[in-house]
Amino acid sequence: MTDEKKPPRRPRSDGQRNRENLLTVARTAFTAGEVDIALDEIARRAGVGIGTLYRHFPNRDALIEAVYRIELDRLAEAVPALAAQHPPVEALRAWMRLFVDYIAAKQMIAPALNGLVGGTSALYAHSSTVLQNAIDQLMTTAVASGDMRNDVEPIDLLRALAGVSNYSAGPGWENSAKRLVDILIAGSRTSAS
Amino acid sequence: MTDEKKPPRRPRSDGQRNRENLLTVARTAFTAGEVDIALDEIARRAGVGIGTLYRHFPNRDALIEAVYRIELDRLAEAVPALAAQHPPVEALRAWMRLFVDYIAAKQMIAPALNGLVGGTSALYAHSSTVLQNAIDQLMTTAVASGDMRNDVEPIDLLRALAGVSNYSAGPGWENSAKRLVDILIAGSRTSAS
DNA sequence: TGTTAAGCGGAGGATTCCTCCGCATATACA
DNA sequence: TGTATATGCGGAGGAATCCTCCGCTTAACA
Repeated sequence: MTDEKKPPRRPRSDGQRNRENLLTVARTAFTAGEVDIALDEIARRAGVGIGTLYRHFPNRDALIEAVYRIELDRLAEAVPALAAQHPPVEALRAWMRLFVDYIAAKQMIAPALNGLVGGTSALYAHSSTVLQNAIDQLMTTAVASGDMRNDVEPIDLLRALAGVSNYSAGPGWENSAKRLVDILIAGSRTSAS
Repeated sequence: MTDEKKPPRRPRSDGQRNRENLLTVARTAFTAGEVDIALDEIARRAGVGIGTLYRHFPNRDALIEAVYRIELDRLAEAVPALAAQHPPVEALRAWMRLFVDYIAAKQMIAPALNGLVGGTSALYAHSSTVLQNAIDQLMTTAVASGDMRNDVEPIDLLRALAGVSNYSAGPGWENSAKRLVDILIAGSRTSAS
């Protein structure tokens, strides 16, 4: 009963192509600041029917999640390298800065951030878990090294960062977020800094 | 040309009553978790027509802002007492905790928080300014006393707190927010703590 | 009590989300 | 290559929501 049955047919090429188009159009639109773009409009720009969009992505959140999923996986993959190159606390700092950079570069939009770090929505479960594992790992190492307190919830740090980035209004928000990284790190250290 | 002309007629009593009803219904709904309640439904529960709702509050954000305005003013008014009773850093800490308490007690909803601390929307300008003045004042005092660094943007701290509170999902979010307050304070102190 | 401006209220236009299902075609196999 | 069929396409349209518009009602004032 595990995974028997027929060898499934290879996915249709037009289906994959349409999916790619939709993702590209959506990513472009989000990056351009068109956060509230109608899904019909995305379908139109991608040259597919609205039904096709909804088959691939059953609702708006699913599309958003898919747009950012690849980027977030990449963010998580950066952990080992950082851990190897820096002492624990600096690795954590570097990764948090990377998180801010990604938000800035990809114009990650508020619903995505909230889904990722607020996380009741099952849709964001994958990316949310990936992110949490990443920072948990870095934090655990830093705690073990004795540099960080052990009563800090890593996810709180992410939420705080997402908080500053939400509605990244003023031109200085990125610097603001970088400063916050330092504050959060400093505030999480053991007394024997 | 300043404010001459006729003595304006006293506002109609039914108008004020309707406005109050709408605010009460909206606040009750928000507190009960009905964040996405339709405006038509709010008007229905308040026993007024939809047109009446829209005359008093031209859009959803305006209604939300009005619901929380009074509470936020009260939050700002707490500053002098706190400043008188505590040393600078502790006054700041106490106020930040109060901020978290308010968010929890009033079930302050995400759009309100984002409007308040993200603040491009002109609608939230009043409350946003009130909040910023409050924390600016506390922070300035703490910096002057030599306990806090002077390169910390007070608004960043608020945003961080709002971030954890956004989508206050898990049952522990309030403790989480309280812990974050301590982290932020600790991270903002001068080296000579 | 009469005048009048302030306020009421709901029909309905506009927008967006999402579903449904008949039609088209890429894939697999002979 | 030809055929069978599952997979995918696409858009009409129902439902929900936002917001506007304007004729009717009524509270305030003299």
